[in-house]
Amino acid sequence: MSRSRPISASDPALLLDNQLCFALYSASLAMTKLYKPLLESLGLTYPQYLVMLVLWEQDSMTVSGLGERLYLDSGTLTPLLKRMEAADLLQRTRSAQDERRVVVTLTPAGRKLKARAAKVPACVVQAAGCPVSELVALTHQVQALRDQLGLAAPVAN
Amino acid sequence: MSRSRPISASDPALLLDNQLCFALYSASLAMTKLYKPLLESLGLTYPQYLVMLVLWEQDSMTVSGLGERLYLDSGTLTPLLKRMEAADLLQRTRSAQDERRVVVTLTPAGRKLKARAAKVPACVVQAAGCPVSELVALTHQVQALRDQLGLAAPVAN
DNA sequence: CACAATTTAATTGTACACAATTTAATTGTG
DNA sequence: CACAATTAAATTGTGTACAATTAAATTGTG
Repeated sequence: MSRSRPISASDPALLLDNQLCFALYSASLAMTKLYKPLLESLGLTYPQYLVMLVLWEQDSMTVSGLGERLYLDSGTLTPLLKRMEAADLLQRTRSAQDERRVVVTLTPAGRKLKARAAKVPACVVQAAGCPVSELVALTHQVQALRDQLGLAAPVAN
Repeated sequence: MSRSRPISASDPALLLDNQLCFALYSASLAMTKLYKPLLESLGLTYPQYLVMLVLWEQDSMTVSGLGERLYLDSGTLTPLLKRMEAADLLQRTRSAQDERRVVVTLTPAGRKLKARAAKVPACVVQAAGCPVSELVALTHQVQALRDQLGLAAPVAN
């Protein structure tokens, strides 16, 4: 009958450990910390790694295309992509058909990096220390929640 | 037999939508966007709201105490707490017993804010659009993952 | 008691996130 | 075709995150 935390007269709905938002927030930060040393050897930050995942799937995307996939806007992506361009991972070119659009394309170095990145996911699975089937199921649940929340608070863009 | 996404020759382990990390990352950002208008009326940002949740549970915590609870370090908390102090939500005082420690205490205005914040959780549950029991279960799963990841990548502090 | 090791916050510098605005290009309508 | 409305990126400004370092106080050991 012992408790690990001091008893509180607080409204249960306001207890930090009852917040799904905080569970997601802190788990996401923990993920970022886990990835950091793995990505450091690839010369990538965690959000940059996400951009690379998108481009390895489908090269030559517009900034807004990347934004839709990653749920990020140009205010976040523009400086991030400029840093990645400076690091010779990708190229940013204005589209000839529509001068408003900027097309992002992998450089040879950026494409080549995929082979080294292939070792990353296994490290993460190992750190999670549970069956892959559970991780897959959890991924689907969190994705479903994200999509549902997206309906309530639609992206501005 | 139709597919919503173009077929890719990509390693499945590197597909964006197979990444638990991205599910958590994007769900956490979606949560922040959901909270934003709810917290705006309280004069709080999302991380500031988390600090308030901790202090409403247990007032007068040190900076490192808050950091352990929220998995944040002084580099993040110090400027955040200074802004909250400027907004008259809390007070920062050096401990007399140990001059290294800074004790964070709610102001009357900070304590009073709890009543208005009490309406927030229900809005979030509604936006999630699923039974509370499911949200509770998901919260536990994500917390367990976070704790497991924390073992692999321990906090520096 | 001296003083090296440790602990606690704060500081510095880099990199996101995002709202709001701006700039430039394109589209839709009369 | 003119031109208002829309769209796409970039820019500006604020607020996190966090590694690395610094500064100050305390603790542990001889």
